[in-house]
Amino acid sequence: MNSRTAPRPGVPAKRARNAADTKAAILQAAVTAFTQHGYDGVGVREIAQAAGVTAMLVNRYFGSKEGLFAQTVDAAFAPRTVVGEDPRTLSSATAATLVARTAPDAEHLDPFLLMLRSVPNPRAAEIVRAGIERHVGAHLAARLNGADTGERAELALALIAGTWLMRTVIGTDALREATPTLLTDQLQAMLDVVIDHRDEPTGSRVRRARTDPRA
Amino acid sequence: MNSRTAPRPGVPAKRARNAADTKAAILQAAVTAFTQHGYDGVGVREIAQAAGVTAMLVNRYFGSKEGLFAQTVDAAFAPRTVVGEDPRTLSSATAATLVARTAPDAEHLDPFLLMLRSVPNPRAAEIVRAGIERHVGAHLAARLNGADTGERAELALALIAGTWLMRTVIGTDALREATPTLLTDQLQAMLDVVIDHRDEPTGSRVRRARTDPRA
DNA sequence: GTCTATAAATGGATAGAC
DNA sequence: GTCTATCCATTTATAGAC
Repeated sequence: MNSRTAPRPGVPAKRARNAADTKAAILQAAVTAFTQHGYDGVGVREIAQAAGVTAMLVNRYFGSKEGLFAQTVDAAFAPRTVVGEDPRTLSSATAATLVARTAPDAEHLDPFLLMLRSVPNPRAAEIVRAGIERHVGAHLAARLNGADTGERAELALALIAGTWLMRTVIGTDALREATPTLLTDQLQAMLDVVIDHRDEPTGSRVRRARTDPRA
Repeated sequence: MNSRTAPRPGVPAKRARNAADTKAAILQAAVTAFTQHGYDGVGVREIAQAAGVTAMLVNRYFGSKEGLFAQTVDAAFAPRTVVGEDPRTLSSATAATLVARTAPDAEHLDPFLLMLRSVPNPRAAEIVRAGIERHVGAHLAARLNGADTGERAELALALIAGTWLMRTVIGTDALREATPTLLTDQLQAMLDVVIDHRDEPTGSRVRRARTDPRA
């Protein structure tokens, strides 16, 4: 009965003049643009144009570029991209997914790229910190056994982020040309150092004997 | 005999009007500024002011902002910061140095920060790629035994870069508040997955048996 | 609900004086 | 060897029309 669905006669049907749809279109364009170029690397004009609107509407619906970025981070980190659900196959599935998604010819639209490319801006870094801790960090830590789950989860994230960085953003030769199965094995073994504590029940403070390297 | 060393009378002695000294001062200011704010986050004016000159001289001596950045990357990656020299203590010394240098109250001037904060700009990323491959990557790979040294070296660099990212640039809680000795042990164990192949002489194609995770 | 037009600031790079 | 002054492009954000 209202004018939300059907465009009024006389209005060109470029897109419905609907606030919710417009907002969603802007957010979708923002995810793509911020992921590809980072917070400082893209202007509000660019995002607005990709969404088919003008820059003014971005500020109208999101308050500012920073407000848009905050909602973009939330939307980008909500779906699971690399870290899986099943605790038993956590390291293997994560390693395999990571290698597949960071392949040189893959699509390369991932919240880790949004993080890596937006982090030089201190305000964007703080927004990203809150987002990754709340979404991915908590998700992964909850699936770990043993002690220090928070720290170990973030060490795993450090390796994942570093792999994204070196393999796709920087694009170093050896990692780009690496055999996928070999790379997956090595990443899984590195992840298992902090993930695979299946004999240590949660809450246990017992840690493996430390082999002092300086002896 | 020439006017290179002694300032001419009447010229205020703010600094010798010497091309080499001025160029060095600009380069030093560029290392600091680019490391703290990244390639896109700092202007030529800012760097020039920190060096006590005007922006014009930067373009005069380095051609462009991009030319200045290339020489900055070379100067920043030349000294060893985290990866040590002795192959036998590679993982332990690297882990200990990394934890110390990424401590929340540390100084935080490191080529890895220069990389992390400059990488959103594609041209800067390419310059950084060449620099880190030539300096740190080759240095580390040359100290590894066994096969796939290039790939394993870059996986170690991925973990190092990711640790810098999460612990200092992003600043996640669990890694900031982690016990240094515990963090060092875990990082060393992760590094040893790709570094410690002492029973496999260089050139050996024998690899450890793969435990299939999907079974 | 969305537009055009513009304000106010900042970016890299250059011309020409001294 | 170094400066002042300026060009031109681009940015975020806002004012006001329709």
